[in-house]
Order: sequence, then structure tokens, then C-alpha cells
Amino acid sequence: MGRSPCCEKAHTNKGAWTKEEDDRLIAYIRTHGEGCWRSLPKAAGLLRCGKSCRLRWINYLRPDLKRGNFTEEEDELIIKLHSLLGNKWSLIAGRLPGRTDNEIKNYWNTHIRRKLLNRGIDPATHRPVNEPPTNFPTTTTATENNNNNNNNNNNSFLDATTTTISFATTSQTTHHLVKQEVEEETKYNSDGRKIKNRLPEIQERCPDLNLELRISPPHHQNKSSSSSSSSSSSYIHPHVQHENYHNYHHHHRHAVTGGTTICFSCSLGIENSKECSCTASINGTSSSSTGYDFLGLKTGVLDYRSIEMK
DNA sequence: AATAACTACAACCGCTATTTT
DNA sequence: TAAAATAGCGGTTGTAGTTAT
Repeated sequence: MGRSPCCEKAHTNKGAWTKEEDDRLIAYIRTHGEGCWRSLPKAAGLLRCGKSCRLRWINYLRPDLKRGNFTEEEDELIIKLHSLLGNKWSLIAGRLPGRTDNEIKNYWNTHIRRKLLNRGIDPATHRPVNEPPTNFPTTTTATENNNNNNNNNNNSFLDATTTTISFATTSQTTHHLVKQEVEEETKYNSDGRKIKNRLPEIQERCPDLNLELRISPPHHQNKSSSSSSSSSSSYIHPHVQHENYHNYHHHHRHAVTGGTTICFSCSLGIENSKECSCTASINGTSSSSTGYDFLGLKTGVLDYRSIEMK
């Protein structure tokens, strides 16, 4: 009892798009606008499935796309966002105007991964490659935690809803730095080419600064308000994020950093509810007293309030 | 000059959530 | 309400271009 299919799969083109196909798609969308990918191919006279048309338009034909090389600032922003969001390329792309998720994903895999490895940082965890395992049972990104939360049963101090987010720095810090030799299997030059005969490289690292945060449920959970999905995991799926943001009045999460409790949502600047007893506030006065710029809000690196939800 | 190895990226695939019938 | 399709996402692959041997 469902819909009829959008296209006959046997009669659709595959592979690279021709100039003519591009022109047809552009002309159609200019006239009729985006949307309804289901009916678009037929209406536009294209022998493609709607999915293929959508991908072509979103990733390559949209007029607002910024082509060309990524800037150093974009690189660093992608790294920071990836440390926070994991492989949520669409969310990351939402913070980089003119860039697509596919473009950023490719760029990550071809350039930034290598760049981080050269810095001695594991691109998956954003932690130093040579760092020994922590005492904690889970050291994961926000994304990975979505799958691992059920494995924390043996730790009384960490209940099943505790989330760990790694904020390992990717830029070189000026405080308390030590020199450390890093030997890597492969080195690359600035163009990303492999260097065969390399020497051990000295890299600056900050060994005693643990940027890992643990985010726990609110201390005084309201049973009626904790029944939503956000109570079971700190990972917020893109499709339900918007709804969960509205629940922040009732679901303030607290990061314990060196004995100081900081409310996740207040530190994000989303809201500082009356019920919340944390020391952060939306104008940053309290959080600045802790000397802690959660997610780089004060530096403007990440303004979580302006992330657009799709 | 030939070709093997590598890189970059466009496009496809499979999956989940949502929408439509 | 169930079934089937779409929309959208992240992972993977195919291949053209470049570099190294």
C-alpha cells in the first residue's frame, strides 16, 4: 500500500554526469526549485533516479557552493568540529558555508587524517597516538559512545548514561609544553606526499592536560521529563537534536572537570535555567571564572547556538 | 618511456528515519 | 496501522590524474 516508485531502475543512467544532464538539472531547479526528487527526473527529462539528481545538485551544482582549496581556518574548524561531533559530516558541513558533507568527508580522509597523524594525533580519537590507555573503561568520541553506552555496567561511578567526549587539542598549546619524540610509520610533506627517508620528529605535546570530559545526567532527574530518548544517551542523533535542545531546561548535563561541575547546556550558552545549580552562565561571567571555555564559545571557534539543524 | 603506486574526489551503496498511501 | 517509498546520511568504491621508480 505504499507509493509508486520514482523511477524505473532499469532505464536510469549511472556514473559520471554529462554536461547536458547537468544543464537539464540546473535549468529545471532554477524554474521549479529544489525538492520532490521523486518526480524531478521525469519532469526534467533525465534518465536518472531522484537520489542521483539530489546528490548531484547538493554536492556539485548548487550555486552557493564554494569550490577550491580549504583554508587553514577551515581545516582547524573541521578538526575541532570532528573532535566534538565525530563523523557527522552533515553537521560539520553546516558550520562551513559553501562546503558539502561529501566534500568535507573526502577532505578529511585525504588530507586532515594525515595532517593529524603527522601531529601525532589519532584522527579517530583526537588523542595523542602514543598515549597509553586511560584507567577509564571507555575513551570514545561522542559518536562511538552511542554504541558503547551499554558496556559500562561494571563501573559504579559511571552509570549507563555517562558520556565521554574527547576534546584533545589539535593546535599547539603554549602552556606547559614538553618536547616529545614521535616516531611514525609514515610521514608526509606539505603537499600530502609520502616522505620515505624521514627522521624522528620532535613534536610539542601537552601531556598533563586531560581534555576528556564526562557528561552525566542531571543530579535531580524529573521522572516525567526524563522519559525521552535523551535520558538514555548523551549522543544526540541529528534527526532528534532539535527536539532535544528544547529539553535542555530539564536535561542539563554536567561535566566534571577537576572537581568543578559545569553544566553542559549553560556552558554552551543555550540556556541557564533556574533549576540548574551550575556555575556557568550565558553571559560567560561565571564560566570565565573557572577559566574554561567550553567548546571554544568565547573564542568563537564554535558557536553551538548557531548550528543549523536540518 | 613505461608502468606501478599513489592521490583526489565524484558517485554509488546500504542503512535509518520519515513520509505517504 | 502497515507497507512501501523517499530523503538524507555515512561508508565505500571506481577511476582519472599525478608522481615515483
